[in-house]
Amino acid sequence: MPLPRTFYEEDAIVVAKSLLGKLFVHESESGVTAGKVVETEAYRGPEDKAAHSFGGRRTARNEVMFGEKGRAYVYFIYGLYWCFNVTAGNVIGKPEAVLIRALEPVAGLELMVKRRGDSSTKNSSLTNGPSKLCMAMGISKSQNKADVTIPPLYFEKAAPISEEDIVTTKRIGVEYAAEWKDRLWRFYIKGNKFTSAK
DNA sequence: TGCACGATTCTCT
DNA sequence: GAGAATCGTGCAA
Repeated sequence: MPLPRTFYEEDAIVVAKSLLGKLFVHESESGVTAGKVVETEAYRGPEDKAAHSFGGRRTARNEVMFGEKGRAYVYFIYGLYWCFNVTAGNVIGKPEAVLIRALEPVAGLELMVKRRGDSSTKNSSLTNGPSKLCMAMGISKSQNKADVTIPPLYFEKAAPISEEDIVTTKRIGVEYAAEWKDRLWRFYIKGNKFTSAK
């Protein structure tokens, strides 16, 4: 059972923590891939300078964050990579999102390796980064705005991770965000080998 | 119309 | 630990 839309209609920080341990599934034409969510980050616009929606800035790219919760926000970065987010928030029209930073591969390993490219792709480095997991899961612009409460792209229900197994820390790659860079809005599962390196 | 830059990753050193 | 790859996007002009 995919998680219902109400799951995403909470504060982005709550959703980010709740998503840990859930199964992220993509039923693509070339096969099914799935991974357990082991690392997330919350982005809370418009007050969060690290978010694309800072200041309530609404553009063609981030428009999906202003709409329904539980939709995919996929964006292109550095001219090479994709990052996958889920829109969230307890206020309709408030642009918040949760960035999925790392997965633990569960299904479709062979396909993941194939998508990531043949060379030096070990299990532990297959999906331990926001752009790596997009490659492994076959996510790109065509998945932008997809409804993640229904197949083919969705989060599967799973038992919640206990509070003591969740590590809370600073976000990554947002050094430019002044006072917001130190916000403890990154969450990962304690001791999991598949979280991103940094 | 032009231009600077990024919620990253990989490859050296 | 540093630097390159690489281009869509956002904003100034």
